Amino acid sequence: MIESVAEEGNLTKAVRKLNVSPSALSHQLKEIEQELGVQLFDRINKKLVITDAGRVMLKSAQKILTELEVAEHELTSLRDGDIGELNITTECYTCYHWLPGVMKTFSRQFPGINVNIHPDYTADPIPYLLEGKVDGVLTSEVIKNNAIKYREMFRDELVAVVAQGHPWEDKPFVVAEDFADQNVLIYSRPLESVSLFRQVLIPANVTPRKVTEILLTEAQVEMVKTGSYVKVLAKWAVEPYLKTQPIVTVPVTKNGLHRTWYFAMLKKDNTAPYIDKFIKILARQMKSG
Amino acid sequence: MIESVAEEGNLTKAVRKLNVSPSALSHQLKEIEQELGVQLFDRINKKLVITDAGRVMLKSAQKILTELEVAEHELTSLRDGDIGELNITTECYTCYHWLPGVMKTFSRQFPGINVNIHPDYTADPIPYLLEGKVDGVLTSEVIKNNAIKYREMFRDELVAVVAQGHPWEDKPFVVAEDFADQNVLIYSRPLESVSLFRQVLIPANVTPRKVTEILLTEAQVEMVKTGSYVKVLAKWAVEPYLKTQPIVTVPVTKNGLHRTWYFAMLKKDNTAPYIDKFIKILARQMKSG
DNA sequence: CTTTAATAATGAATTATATTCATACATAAA
DNA sequence: TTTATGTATGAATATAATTCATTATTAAAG
Repeated sequence: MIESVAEEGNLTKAVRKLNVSPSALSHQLKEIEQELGVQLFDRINKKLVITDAGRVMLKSAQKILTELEVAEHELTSLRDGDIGELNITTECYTCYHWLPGVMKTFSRQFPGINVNIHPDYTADPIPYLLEGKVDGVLTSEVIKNNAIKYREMFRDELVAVVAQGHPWEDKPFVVAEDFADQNVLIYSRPLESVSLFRQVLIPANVTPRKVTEILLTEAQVEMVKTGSYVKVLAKWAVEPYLKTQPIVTVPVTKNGLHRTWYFAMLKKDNTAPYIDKFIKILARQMKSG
Repeated sequence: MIESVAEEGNLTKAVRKLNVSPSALSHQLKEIEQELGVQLFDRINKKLVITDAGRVMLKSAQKILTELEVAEHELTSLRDGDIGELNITTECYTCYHWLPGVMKTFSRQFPGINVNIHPDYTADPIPYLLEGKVDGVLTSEVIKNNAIKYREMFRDELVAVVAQGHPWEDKPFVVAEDFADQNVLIYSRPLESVSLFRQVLIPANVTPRKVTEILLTEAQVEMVKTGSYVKVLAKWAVEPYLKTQPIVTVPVTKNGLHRTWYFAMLKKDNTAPYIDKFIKILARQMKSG
């Protein structure tokens, strides 16, 4: 209203843009002037001439009006999926495997959506989901929570990696008890988050001689090559090293140690459509690769 | 409301700051979400978790809220006279005379008030007053308008300036008819705005041989010195030249040509108090100097 | 100088909007 | 399973905004 009156210098003209009666405008103006304790317009004969105070409010009003327009536009883009954020968390060692391919396909379809991977939330992702800090978690561990739904994505096999000449080399498979006298490498604690422990060693009540945390796969391979360490790793993660390094793989347990990956997200009905698309691309990629 | 809910993540807590019932907040939230067509908060169990859309609105809301606080503060300062603008218009040849002294006194009392002199509006100052572009006009011409009041400030005398040896040199005074065969210098047209013409020549229906516009007093003095031009000037404006230049002054008409200066401003009751102070300082300065 | 037309201001009536109240519903905690 | 706490909802109420009808003011027209 202030903007219109300032522009037109005149109540009756200002009214045309605003679709209200001159009376409404007059009342409003009077009220805001009383509330602020200053006159926004001087009444010079039949004209409304803006005062210094009026200019302050006008400048402010214009800023606010444009800010609202900008926000509204941003909101529309967001709603229509033209722009957006997709925040995912997963173990970073796995995501390097699939991320580039998925990103390529995804960003071609949703160029305005910004995908962020948060590798550090994996240990206990549920709070992050509940606080809205991530939209999804790619995890192999299912923790019950009635606000979260899990969607099965794909399965992979974990195999033991040992140096050539290691006692395990010619075994058809190893069992929990075989780990009792070994130095075992893992990415990080807690042990419950490591599939080998959760699915094999803890149920069998076996504790390895030593457990060492090493974050980099390359470094783990180097330590395995010394013959003093063993590592249980996803099959696809060892593959690149098998041809060039003196290491071999041995299945874990008779039927192999398999791991199922899930995509966890909030049970809500307003999830962005592109999240679903992202999941589909990811699932397809994992099955084909 | 959005800000409070986002901060607290919780309706019932947000309510405390806002002094409304949870119900009111819930209704408002629902309404704005319907209006915008997006959810601003996800309802995760008993928590309200902000969405991307919510974050857009929140950012916008925060900008607007701080903008309003800034504007309100500025307005208060303006109302209390801590800051402000004072826009004056007058003939620039006169203002150099009094402006420095008045400014010194004034700005000591009102350090936050910014004084602006607009020399170019003098010719027809009334529209500028009516449009609020200036707060006051220092003028010697009174133009009737029922929205404007004039306040008498001071009087000065205009004298004719001629070269030593000019035919007028020994006259006790000159009259309108004496100008008929002279080249007269003025600052600028229209002639009606020149006191000599308005008060003497036009009433007597006398037209000088030639009228020449020269904006600088120094240049006018140089031309007067040639003996071929006469100039009618405020006594105080010639004074600095009298001792060093071969020129003399002659009164105009038997009783002298006197000019009254007025300070014109809008008839309104919310004029800033410092304007009154400015006028008083100016009036005192002119009487004493 | 008077009349007319246009504009703003005002109070009461009306309409629209916001809030509360009384509940219902959902869920985490006990 | 019960209880406590938080959100949602519809109806009732309270508040705020707008219009309507009228008055006052003044520039423009006669």
